[in-house]
Amino acid sequence: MINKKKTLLNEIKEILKSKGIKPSYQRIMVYNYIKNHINHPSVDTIFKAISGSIPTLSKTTIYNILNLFAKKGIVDTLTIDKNEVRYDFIKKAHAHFMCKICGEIYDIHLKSDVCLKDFVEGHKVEDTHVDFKGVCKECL
Amino acid sequence: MINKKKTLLNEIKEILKSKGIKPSYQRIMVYNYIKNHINHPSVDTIFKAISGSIPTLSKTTIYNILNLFAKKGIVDTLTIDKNEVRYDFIKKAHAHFMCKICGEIYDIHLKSDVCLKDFVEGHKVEDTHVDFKGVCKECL
DNA sequence: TTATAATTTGTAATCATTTCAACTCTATAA
DNA sequence: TTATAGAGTTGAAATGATTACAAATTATAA
Repeated sequence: MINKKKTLLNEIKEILKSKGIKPSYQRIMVYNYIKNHINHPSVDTIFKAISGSIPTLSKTTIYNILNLFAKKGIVDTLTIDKNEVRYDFIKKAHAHFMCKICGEIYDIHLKSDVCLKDFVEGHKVEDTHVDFKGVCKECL
Repeated sequence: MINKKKTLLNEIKEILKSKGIKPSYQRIMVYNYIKNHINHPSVDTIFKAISGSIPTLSKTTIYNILNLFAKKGIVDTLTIDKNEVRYDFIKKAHAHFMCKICGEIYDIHLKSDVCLKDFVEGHKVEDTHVDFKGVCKECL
């Protein structure tokens, strides 16, 4: 069990190094959290979740790390919620659905030509976001 | 000229009434502005633009009016820019492109099945946003 | 006209995010 | 081993968009 965890952390260490990121303990913990929590956490959510394991943790550190990860292409920055930025571990292109009632954000696996465009009307596309809002199936 | 302007304002007055909105002078001016400025203005932009004609205007009033217009389906609330909300006069469904360099937001006229969905994976869709980010043709 | 409700206004509060300077940690060189 | 430099972290303070709220103004109805 202990060995398993050690292996996991070493794996993350290697991934971060391969992306040109020095693998500090805080960065490894944030990476591990967002990799395993696909519910589009906010900075505050991540902070509360891992500050138990790192008593001295500062929220500024979470901001720093996520801004770094976004720049390095590890996380996607979702602006679907106007109150706070949400982060999404980048796997492959997918859309999002946000419930107006409960605020939950769901992944939507949709195949569409929209996500494949390199240029639209002369502008060079780097990121594509497809956001749906409405009432989720739980709240219906 | 004066008559023409008067006619325009009366037209807007009728539109607002038909949507169940009492047509105050401030509301008419905001409506007139967003109808004619398709560059996705922020609250601050709208405020600066029309405060010349209404010396006593408060920025809170712009917030109130835009929140009301959004609720009544007159404007679309764009969260593509994480720094501030942008507003878009609702005509017909279209996508947006935001330039990472200059911050400009362009309308993208794209025909896609994505915009026509009433339900996705069991969730009831009320709004659909397709947002592209990258480098615009001016900055390329 | 007077009373009542709706709207606007300005100030203050809220809250996510950024700035910044001090502190800590780690790695490397002497 | 110790000193030093650089990177990373921390917490307090600043920023800035948005909202809350209560007072002032305007419109509406009796």
